[in-house]
Amino acid sequence: MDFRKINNLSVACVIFGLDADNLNVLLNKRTLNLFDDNFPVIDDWMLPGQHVYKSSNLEQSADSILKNFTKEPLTNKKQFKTYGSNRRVNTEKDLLWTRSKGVESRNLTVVYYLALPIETINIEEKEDLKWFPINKLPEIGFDHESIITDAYEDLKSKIMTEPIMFNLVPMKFTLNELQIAYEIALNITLDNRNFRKKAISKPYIVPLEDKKKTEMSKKPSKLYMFSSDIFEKLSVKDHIVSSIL
Amino acid sequence: MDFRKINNLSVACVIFGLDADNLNVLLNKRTLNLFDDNFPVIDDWMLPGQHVYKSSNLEQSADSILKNFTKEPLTNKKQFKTYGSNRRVNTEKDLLWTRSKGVESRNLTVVYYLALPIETINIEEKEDLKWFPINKLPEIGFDHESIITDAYEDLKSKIMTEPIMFNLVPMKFTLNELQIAYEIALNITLDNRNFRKKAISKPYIVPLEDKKKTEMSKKPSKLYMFSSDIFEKLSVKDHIVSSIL
DNA sequence: GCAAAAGTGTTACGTCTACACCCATGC
DNA sequence: GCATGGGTGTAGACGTAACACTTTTGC
Repeated sequence: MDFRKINNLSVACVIFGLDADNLNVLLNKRTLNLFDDNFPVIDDWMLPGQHVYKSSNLEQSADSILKNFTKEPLTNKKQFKTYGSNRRVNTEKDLLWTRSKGVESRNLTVVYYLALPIETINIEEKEDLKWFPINKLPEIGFDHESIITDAYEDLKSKIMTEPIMFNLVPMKFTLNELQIAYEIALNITLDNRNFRKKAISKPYIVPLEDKKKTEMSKKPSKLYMFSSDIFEKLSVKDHIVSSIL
Repeated sequence: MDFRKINNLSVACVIFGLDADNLNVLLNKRTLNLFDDNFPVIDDWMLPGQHVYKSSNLEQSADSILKNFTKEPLTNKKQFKTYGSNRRVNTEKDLLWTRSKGVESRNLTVVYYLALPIETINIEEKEDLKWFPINKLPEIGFDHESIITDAYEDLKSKIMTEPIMFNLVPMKFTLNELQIAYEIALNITLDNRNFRKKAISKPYIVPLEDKKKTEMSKKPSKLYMFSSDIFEKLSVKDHIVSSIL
């Protein structure tokens, strides 16, 4: 293995995490102390990312970012865009940072994103690693805020055409959990009865045998899971229901 | 301007051109003569592309590829994926070629694609620059054949959710031309009456005043154009008619 | 007047929307 | 027995699919 970095090439991940109220993004703290440890020159947030090693490819780099946070196997990451403007790094802070890290300021970033339910994935928040609701982001360095915006738009449009909602929900889910996931992720409201009818009619949303999930003081609800096998077997016609024309 | 190349970074374009019978891809010849000019060691095809200059960004590089072929302003190119596996260049031919060009074999290629009607765009075919029907591709070097396949899949799925069909058709088009464009690009057949009804019902497909297009010995047909202004003003709900759920 | 492509309507069927109440459970 | 969230059906509007003949033109 050749662990020298390719100096002008990095990979970053937009990690979307759904909780009961919000769609969140996982961010790393970016701090730089120059003169006084109590007054950092830079103190904001950025996407988790790293430079690519000479002997690894893009997917491997993205995977290793994710492995820093959790031991769970994280899957279904999507490469969505590469940022390579020659003006990407242009604020004083950004230039300071790249100089202090010894990387080139003309830097290509290949961005992946990933969507998952916060509750089932074990990511430990720390001082320098936190979830932020997508509509309450903190101050963010580089062009990462617009990357997040782009990725969110892409996520929303993929939700309409690909079965990625099932990544945002635990493997076994109730129909109401699925509905709420749609509502939060797309920022819409849905009619419960119509939603259930539509979901139940999909062959790839399979009811689980007599298993129910009990909480306190209410009717236990039926669990379902998504079958990608069944989904894949359907024709394209069943997937894409209507075209833009 | 700094015209030194970034040695590990290239941009390539999949240029889709629609004619009366086929969806085509524009390819460049790849030849290398080592011993005998009449028997090239490499003699196959590749995507038009080039390395990125230190002072230009990705979009500019993609534009300059296109400017090699035509003076028409080409628009609506989309960045769709970046290829950066460390095993991308691994056949003997590919290694020969990169060595002969003095570029690194660990190379990142940012791929754009573009869809346009062949008839209205002025690209002159030469010995080393030709259109090939997407289902009759010649021998292709590097991983460019799978790039073309990926791009075509992406194009087809975007046709369902974005108004890019209107790029594949002249600015003023008849409904039958539009229908045939859909049929060729998606490799489907459509019912003419239903297609017309649906198209006419879209506010962004606007009939042009009394203008008709005459050819020989047949009824002249009405022309339409696509209004992106009207399209943009519609709500997202009008665009995406149905979700995967 | 004929060849060639443009253009047009109706019916049956399925899907989507809107909407309000009963059910099962744990305390 | 009550609070909490789970679960259900129907009617009208809308969109889609299937299908064959008439119109306009240039020669």
